[in-house]
Amino acid sequence: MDIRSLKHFHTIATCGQFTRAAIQLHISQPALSNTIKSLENELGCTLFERSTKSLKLTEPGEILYKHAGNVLESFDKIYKEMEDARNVGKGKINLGMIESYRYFISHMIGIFKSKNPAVSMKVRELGPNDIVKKLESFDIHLGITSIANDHNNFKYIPIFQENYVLLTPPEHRFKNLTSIEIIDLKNETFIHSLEGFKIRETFIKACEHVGFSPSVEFETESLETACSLVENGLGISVVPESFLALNPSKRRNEVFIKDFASKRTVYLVYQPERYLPPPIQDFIDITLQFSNEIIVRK
Amino acid sequence: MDIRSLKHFHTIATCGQFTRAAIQLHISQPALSNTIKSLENELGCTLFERSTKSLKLTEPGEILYKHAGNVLESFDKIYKEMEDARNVGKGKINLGMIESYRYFISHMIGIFKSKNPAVSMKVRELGPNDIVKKLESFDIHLGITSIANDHNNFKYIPIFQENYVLLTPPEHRFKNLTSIEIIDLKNETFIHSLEGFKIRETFIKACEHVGFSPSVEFETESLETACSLVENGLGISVVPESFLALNPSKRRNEVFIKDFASKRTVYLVYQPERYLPPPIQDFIDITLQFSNEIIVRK
DNA sequence: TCTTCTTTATAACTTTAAGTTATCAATTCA
DNA sequence: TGAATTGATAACTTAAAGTTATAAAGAAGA
Repeated sequence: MDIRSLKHFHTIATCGQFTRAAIQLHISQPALSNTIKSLENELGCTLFERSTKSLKLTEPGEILYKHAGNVLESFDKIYKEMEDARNVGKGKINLGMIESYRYFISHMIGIFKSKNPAVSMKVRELGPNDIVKKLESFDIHLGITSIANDHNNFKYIPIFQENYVLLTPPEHRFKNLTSIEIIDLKNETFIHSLEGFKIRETFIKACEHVGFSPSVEFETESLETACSLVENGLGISVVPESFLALNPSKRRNEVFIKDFASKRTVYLVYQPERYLPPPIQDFIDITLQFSNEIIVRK
Repeated sequence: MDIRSLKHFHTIATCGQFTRAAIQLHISQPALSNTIKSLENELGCTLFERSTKSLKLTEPGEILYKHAGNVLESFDKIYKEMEDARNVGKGKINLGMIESYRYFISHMIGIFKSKNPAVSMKVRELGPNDIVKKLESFDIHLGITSIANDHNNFKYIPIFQENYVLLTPPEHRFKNLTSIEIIDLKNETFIHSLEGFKIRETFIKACEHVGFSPSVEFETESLETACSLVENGLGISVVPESFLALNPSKRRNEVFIKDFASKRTVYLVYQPERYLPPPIQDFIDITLQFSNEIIVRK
């Protein structure tokens, strides 16, 4: 049993076929037959129930499949960490962030870059779920997100907090108001983005607390889409304040909700168990400092 | 990079020498030189700072070493789980327990054996720390211990609880008493066994609570030794009740401590993530049932 | 039912790489 | 300085991973 055989085994189990797995692995089909034969020999049990027209994992096969997946993942991670270790000095940071933070983050990145001009950064714009996945698979070193999840071993550092405001179409009945109360929103149609699923829950609870259940008619991927739906008069939405500064437009109104105090927190997130080369440590340190400044300002 | 090269690399790093590692791996020294050379080539970095008289891991080497250890451990576990998977039906259970539970456990094993006559059991007597280690390395399927540790992902099932009694030498001033209070123990010399480190802490706290700090003069490995030290008049000790039933002797006195209500709980412990074949599941089920019975009786 | 297609297994062969022995170069230490 | 120890290099052997060609078995369509 070695990684090669586990890789072969895993690919067959995933494909559900020797022939297709062979193509995927860029080897011949008999080579695969051999690998599995000797693997079964070594382990003393059959791994696949196989016939010419169907392929199924046996009980021991299922167990091995689970392990094989984990070990192969570990191997991928080793390669990624070794790449970081090799590049110490050269420096390269992979960062994934929710797109709506571009404006704020560029400031932080600016500070970092002025201190570490030799370090190259690859900034990807990802959804909150992708950030978690890509951190787990070591594809990104750092993430910037507003959703802090307790279930994994990630470390979250709060960077800043901001308020939410209500966004309405230009000709809405709130157009001459600067602030309203939640109860005024009864009978309105709501648009929410998946990006802010946390605020959605909080908001719905706040509505229920004052005695009504808001009708959420649209759910979109990004804040941008939510915003443009509002501009087209399809409903109203609750969005973070900073987003509006980033995307100025005269085709909508902003109204402050007096009795809705919930804030969104933006976090820097990373895996503390992973080896993080000096420039990344530096980025984290700068973020921590930034975080303190912001918190003092608040 | 494959397991073979990781194994070679890991052995060299552990031995601190190519030559010795080669002997340990039962291969020639040039073969090792080759492995490391090609590994360094593949990863694009030096793994060892090497000269004829000293060998040291580089920074990337240190990182790889950590990972290699984990991956090699995973592989060992795969073999062990696959052995269980292969032997489904034949049945074999490795159990590790603290020796002082022999008496109780033999009852439970008896019930299990009468329901599963074909299953062979290997029962090892281990210290509490070894039980944790051997569960982690998949060397035993089940453990029986009185120390429940939150730090790992083990599952603990309480089997039974019992009281502690005070053990004194035959000619001790308590010899005609059946019960005393903690405060009466001021100025006594104590003997404790490592096996019961939990009770030791609880007991010391109880003493401090009534206003004195007990002097622990002896610490031994096993309850047996603690007991024999008491019999030889070197001090007094607090031991679980069941232990005395197991080891009758006239060379000591047993006294109940009225205001010390702490009990010891004995647990069945296992790793729920690990694949556990049907007979082991059965053993766990029987234990759970046993556990309920005991708890009802209390 | 026979033919065709698909899928895995077997056989014979090639090539790669892991391991071997012999030897060298460098360093420590008596 | 010379013996001893340690890792690197060179040349060779061998085991195994992969190749192509082909067989066997089951499913599907005419």
